[in-house]
Amino acid sequence: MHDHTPPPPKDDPAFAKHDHHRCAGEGLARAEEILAGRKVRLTPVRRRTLEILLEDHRALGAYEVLERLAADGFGNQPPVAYRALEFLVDHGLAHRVRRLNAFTACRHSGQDHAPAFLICRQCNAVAEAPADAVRSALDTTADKLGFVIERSNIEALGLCPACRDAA
Amino acid sequence: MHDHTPPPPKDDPAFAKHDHHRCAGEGLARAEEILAGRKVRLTPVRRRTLEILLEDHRALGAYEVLERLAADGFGNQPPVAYRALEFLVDHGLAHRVRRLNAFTACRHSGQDHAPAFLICRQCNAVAEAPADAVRSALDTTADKLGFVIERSNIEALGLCPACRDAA
DNA sequence: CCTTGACCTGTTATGATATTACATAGATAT
DNA sequence: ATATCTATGTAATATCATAACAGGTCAAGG
Repeated sequence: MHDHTPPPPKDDPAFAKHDHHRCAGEGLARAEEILAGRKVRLTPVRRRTLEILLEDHRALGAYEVLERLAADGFGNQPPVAYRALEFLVDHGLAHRVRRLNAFTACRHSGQDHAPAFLICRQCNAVAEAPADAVRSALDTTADKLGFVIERSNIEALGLCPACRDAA
Repeated sequence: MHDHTPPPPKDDPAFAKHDHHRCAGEGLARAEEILAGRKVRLTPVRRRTLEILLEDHRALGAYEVLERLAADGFGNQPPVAYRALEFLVDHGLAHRVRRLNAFTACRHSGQDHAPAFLICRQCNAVAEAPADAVRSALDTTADKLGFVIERSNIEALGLCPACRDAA
């Protein structure tokens, strides 16, 4: 792509300041909770992958994640990252942001979630907005056509509050 | 990817039968109308690219479009296709379906449009659903966070009526 | 007319993203 | 303990996308 190592966004979860260490820790705890019920394992690679995503309030490309995994002694071939990321996405612990070809930790796991991503074209911040209303409008639309939605991706590009003010 | 030459979907614009020849012709006419106002040209490559997208009620990859363009005597290097496609997208004559890394002709050009794509995971049909309601819900959501939306991508994966019935 | 500049097209080369296929190792269940 | 299922590692390759530059077309103004 072209914007490969963007500056880390100032703030982000909904573009407001927050206690980051706490929100990362909670993410992991919630993940274990969620997976406990299902017959799947949060293996070391998977766990570490989630940690990596949680450490950063931005969307990371698969190869970026891979580098970090390799640095930690895991394999250094693409499937290592893609598989772990796919696992996390399948279990609702992470989301794929298609516009950026990137992945981000889910900030509302556990809750029934239909996320919408708000991507700032200026600072690259990515906010996961609660999108229940959006999703339900989408369901209604699909319903009229007899289409059954299984998964959805809702993404918007624009300006976050900080960048809009700066402009 | 993995599903590179899918069988053409049975029906599609909203998954219902329709007079295709007519809908393709209208697409072109509408394009010329729209561009007339702006100071841009619908050059041969661009026009042919739009035709190619209109011919098919599915999303085509850039390389797929490129092959057809090359067969018609245009250049056969990726930028040829990407540039024409980007032009069409910028002017609202086509849309990019990110989930499929593909492009599709806009079926509602001219109208103020915020499309939502319903993608059948079985037969690969892609319907462009009117999503004004969805878009307005999204605007409301973004507004609460002070985020200004400039472009949006709304895509859903699931089963179209035909495939659901077949299952 | 004929030059200038904007824009379009073509091509080479390369970069970035993602998957297939297969081999090995670890966990689970009987 | 052994069969089985799942997960990991690696090599090779497929797929998608862009940068950079050269040459061509066309309309506007001198």
